[in-house]
Amino acid sequence: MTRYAAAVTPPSYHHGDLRRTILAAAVGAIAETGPAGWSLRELARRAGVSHAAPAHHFGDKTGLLTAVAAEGYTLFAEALEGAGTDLHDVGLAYVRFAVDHRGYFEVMFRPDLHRADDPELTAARDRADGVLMRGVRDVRDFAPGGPGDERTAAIAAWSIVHGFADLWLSGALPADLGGDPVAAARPVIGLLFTR
Amino acid sequence: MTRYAAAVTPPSYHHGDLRRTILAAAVGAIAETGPAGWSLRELARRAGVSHAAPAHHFGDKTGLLTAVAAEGYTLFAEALEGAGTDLHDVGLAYVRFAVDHRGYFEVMFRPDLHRADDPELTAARDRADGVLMRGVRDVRDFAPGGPGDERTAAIAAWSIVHGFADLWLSGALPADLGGDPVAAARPVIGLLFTR
DNA sequence: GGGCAATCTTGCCAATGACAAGATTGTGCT
DNA sequence: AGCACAATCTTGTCATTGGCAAGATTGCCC
Repeated sequence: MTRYAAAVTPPSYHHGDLRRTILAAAVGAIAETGPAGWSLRELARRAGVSHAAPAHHFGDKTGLLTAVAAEGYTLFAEALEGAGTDLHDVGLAYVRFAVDHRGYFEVMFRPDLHRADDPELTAARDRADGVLMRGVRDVRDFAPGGPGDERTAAIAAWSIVHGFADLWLSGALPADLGGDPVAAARPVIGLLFTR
Repeated sequence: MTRYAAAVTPPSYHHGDLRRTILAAAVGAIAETGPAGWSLRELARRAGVSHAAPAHHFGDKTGLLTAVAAEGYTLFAEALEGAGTDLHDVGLAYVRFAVDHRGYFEVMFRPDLHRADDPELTAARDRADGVLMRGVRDVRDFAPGGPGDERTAAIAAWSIVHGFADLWLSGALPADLGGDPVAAARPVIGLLFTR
């Protein structure tokens, strides 16, 4: 006969969409205060359920973060695929995703936070990796010396966009770059391509 | 009349070098299990002191991480300065530092873990930033269009080495790159310079 | 409509970070 | 030498947390 605190929907024993609610709350919390700035119990309170409810869907905290990373890689692959075939555009989409979906991005590249061998996660990650590598292969300018240079070029492109995104998110870049990270990244990434 | 567990030195009420001991233990723990894979009490136990002893030197956990970041930026500036004036070498020193001093590096670029406005920290960070920017200015190839392009080039160089280091540390890069990250980074970074 | 699995709850425990108050020791001043 | 005082470290305590166990409630399928 206990009542629930949040109650957008009428109170019932079964939440209905707890897994998604907790997942979304986690992503939001990570984006705001980092991967360590919240607690499982806090998310449960915010969702209007008991402190042990999330455990049924995710096991433990690492399980929740694994689910965040897996969904993150799926959205990531979709975002990169949607950017077209031009590597420059894919790179900008990379930066855009990191900034717009910070809550996912901050977990995806941190194997100490999630279970990196999770099947669902590895599948989504392999898909995203495939988009990245395919994008590079489509640019011939990058392979002057054979297949070995092709991978070097892929890693260079990956590094520069990943580095820019990470530096932007950490606030390390100069403030006068403006408020639009994608616009700021454009000439930076361009430096890798123009010769 | 209590005795101490660790006791490399004969037990005494005053540890003698607790601040340094805890700091070093924290850096080691972060390198091994990440910024969240340990506890203040665990470090205190390992140092052979009571659970509240570290608080006197660092205040709270954030204070300890702030000290780690500050010392990290100091070592970082020294490492970059020691690499000479060639931007390529500075970039490799950047990667080398990230890998060799992972415990520092993982905290330095994570403002949600430390107090980014700490005076000692900002001073050390400004010094490291100065080395980076100075290194870029010394390379004229990067400024074909005026002072604006110079900063773009600096950010590009910074992004590619930072991105490579972060991807390497996260284990995201292909395994067949070999075990030496600096050697693997050399041709990647080189792609930014050769035209 | 009855069994059954999924979902969620309450209750509990050890560990943690933070704080308060007290004990011990080194240091400087007279 | 002796004494006040500050620095350092300890014990004790508390709220919060993650995780586990056991039980309650509900939806679903035969």
